[in-house]
Amino acid sequence: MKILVNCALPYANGPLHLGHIAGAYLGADIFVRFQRMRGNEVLFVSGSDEHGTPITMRADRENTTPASIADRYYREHSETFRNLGIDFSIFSRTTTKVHAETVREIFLELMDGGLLTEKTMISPFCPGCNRFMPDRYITGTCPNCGFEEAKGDQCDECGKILDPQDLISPKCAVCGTVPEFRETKHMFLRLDLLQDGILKWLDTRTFWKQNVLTFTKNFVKGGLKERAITRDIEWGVPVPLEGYENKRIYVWFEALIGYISAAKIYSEKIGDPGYWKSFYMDPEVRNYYFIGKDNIPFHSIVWPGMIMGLKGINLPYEVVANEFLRFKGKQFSKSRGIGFTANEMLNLAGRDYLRYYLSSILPESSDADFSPEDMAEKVNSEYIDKYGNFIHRVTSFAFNNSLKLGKGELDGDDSMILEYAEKKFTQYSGRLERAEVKRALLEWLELVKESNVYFNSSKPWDLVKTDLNRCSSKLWVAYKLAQYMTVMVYPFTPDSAVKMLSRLGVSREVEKAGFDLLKNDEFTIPVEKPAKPFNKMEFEDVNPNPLDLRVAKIVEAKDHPNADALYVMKLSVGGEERQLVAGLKKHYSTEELMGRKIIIVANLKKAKLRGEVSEGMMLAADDGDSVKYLTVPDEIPEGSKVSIGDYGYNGTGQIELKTLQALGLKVKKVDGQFRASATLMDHNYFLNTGGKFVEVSGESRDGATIK
RNA sequence: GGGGCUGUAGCUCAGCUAGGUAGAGCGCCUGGCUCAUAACCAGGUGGUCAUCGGUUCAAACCCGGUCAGCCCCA
Repeated sequence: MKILVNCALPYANGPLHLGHIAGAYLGADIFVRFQRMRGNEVLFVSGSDEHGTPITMRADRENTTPASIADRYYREHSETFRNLGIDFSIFSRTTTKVHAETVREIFLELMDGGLLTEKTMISPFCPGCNRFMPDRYITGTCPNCGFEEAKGDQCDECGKILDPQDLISPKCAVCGTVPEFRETKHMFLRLDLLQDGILKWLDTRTFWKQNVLTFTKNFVKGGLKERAITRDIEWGVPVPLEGYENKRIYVWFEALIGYISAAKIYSEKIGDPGYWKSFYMDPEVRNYYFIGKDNIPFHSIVWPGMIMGLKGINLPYEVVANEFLRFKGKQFSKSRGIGFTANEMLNLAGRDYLRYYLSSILPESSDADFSPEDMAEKVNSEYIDKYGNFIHRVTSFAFNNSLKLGKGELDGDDSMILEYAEKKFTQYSGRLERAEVKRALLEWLELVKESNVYFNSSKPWDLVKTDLNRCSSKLWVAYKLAQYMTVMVYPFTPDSAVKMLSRLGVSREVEKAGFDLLKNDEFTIPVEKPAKPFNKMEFEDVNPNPLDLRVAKIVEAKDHPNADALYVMKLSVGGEERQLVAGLKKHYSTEELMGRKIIIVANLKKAKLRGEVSEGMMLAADDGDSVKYLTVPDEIPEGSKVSIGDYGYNGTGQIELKTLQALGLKVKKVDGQFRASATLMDHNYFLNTGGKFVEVSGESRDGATIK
């Protein structure tokens, strides 16, 4: 049987974090490995989504080209997937020739079918740059809240959705010129015409998971509107129409086609150019889309709508979307420094441990929470103690007693546990068939637990003295159970499963044999004393933040009796009072400092500066010309703890000045704000408290040092 | 303004889309075993299932209100 699995095209504009992995990729990979184990022929497709405005903006900001940004993340994502063992048939990209061609064909076919229409709209045009500008490139004053740096699509201050024309005194974010509003023609997809067909089709998707179905139906019932599929930009797939030479296809329309173009490229690579058709066009082939929940409408509405306008392409069989994975209750976010990227976590945890833990908490029915401590606990107590130890105790016992393993005669307990294993395998298969990865793993875990019970009550350590045949038989059953659990866990933790299988002396390869391997009855006992199969996880060192940063309020500031540049200040830090010496005399008057909220390093070793004790250090940005203290919004109470990204203070003792310096505290300019950042584990994170960033109390410079 | 999700033992969650006397894992306590990585096994401690009201012989589960947290859309 053939099975097609499409997996969301990650946007090539930033690293993949664990939320992405748990949202779509890991579940898809496990599902695919399971299907391959069953002997099915699977085409597993993904690729990077490389067009669109955010990539252009990032390129502008970093003074490079969109292509090089896309390139960087295409490579990084490919490597991340390789490191995670996410085993795509092909991981392509949307900047290939084949893709542009496929998009062109589909565009024209939809147009022939009357599903595209041309309309005129008004867009901001910058005379300075001599081009139409994406909405986000226009800034101005928000008509709603008066924020002066609102973007053309949305005000970041009050959250209101805007049209660039709404902005008061708009200007181009690139050159500062006042934009004109000009008429421009664009092509639109007539989703309105497709609405009824989509609803009808959705009614046949009764077996979809609740979360996807409910969301989709509500969305469609809200009414579908025609949607622009071209834009006035340069970075993107060309539009195959006269008069559209300076326009490109809108990324949302074109990226979806990336599945098919990727499959085409794969087909060419294996020397069978029509291969993809046998997956996308054969109505007998089940086709799945594994995506994150933010992507649902595109895959359950827009893409099916497009497919309805095409000849021969199958509608999705199922759209599988997980909820979000959070990190300690908060949304993973690279820019806000919350949570780990996949690569960071891989450095700390190892591929299979990470895969195991993510599988066990996969947000299949509701949001789930990732925490390193929980990961260590689950991996240690379930995967290593229960499963790993079972392998270890069985193989060690066989080795220690030089047993010859043979099926022999089975007693009631033996048959019962083997039947149980078969039953668990059936339930596990049923779960995975419906892409219920977390549930499948639970079935597996029950088998592991029951196997330990069996081994305990069999007491082979007694039998070895009284009845060697029976003992060998029991061990054979135990080996058989170990084989069940190992083969079953293969889709989840492939590397470890392969290793464990060789410990059992099973010579056939699991990838080739698939679930047929469960029928194997031949085991070989180890020739050397088995070493422990897994090392437990330790998570003591995972928090790299040695800074006890606190918000403090200046309650008194006066001249240092014995130094020209120093002030001696009294601070209130959450009820506690501290004295601190700071070299601010050249930059601030005592009046300017009184009552201010500042940030201090509370666990810096006490020092005497010219005779006055300083308990900690106040943080300030120095751009070479001026020094500005760091602060937080006034609603943050004094005494509040400040985190670096998501890392709170790890609570270990006082630090030296050089420890502080090693963290490379610097100012970073983001969206016009000067924020404080620090470097942990080679990554930059923003200082924040209660979700608010620590900012410089005035103008500074990107890259200015903080001390 | 509209929509969705969540609120169950100290912690993480399952059960809730076939309503019938509260479940699992971890932690903790006790006991057992010794093949095994302070491992495994058994027993125990522990919850007025956010709150109020309704339907029902019976509700964590169905319906409505309230509170708290989160997300999406306009």
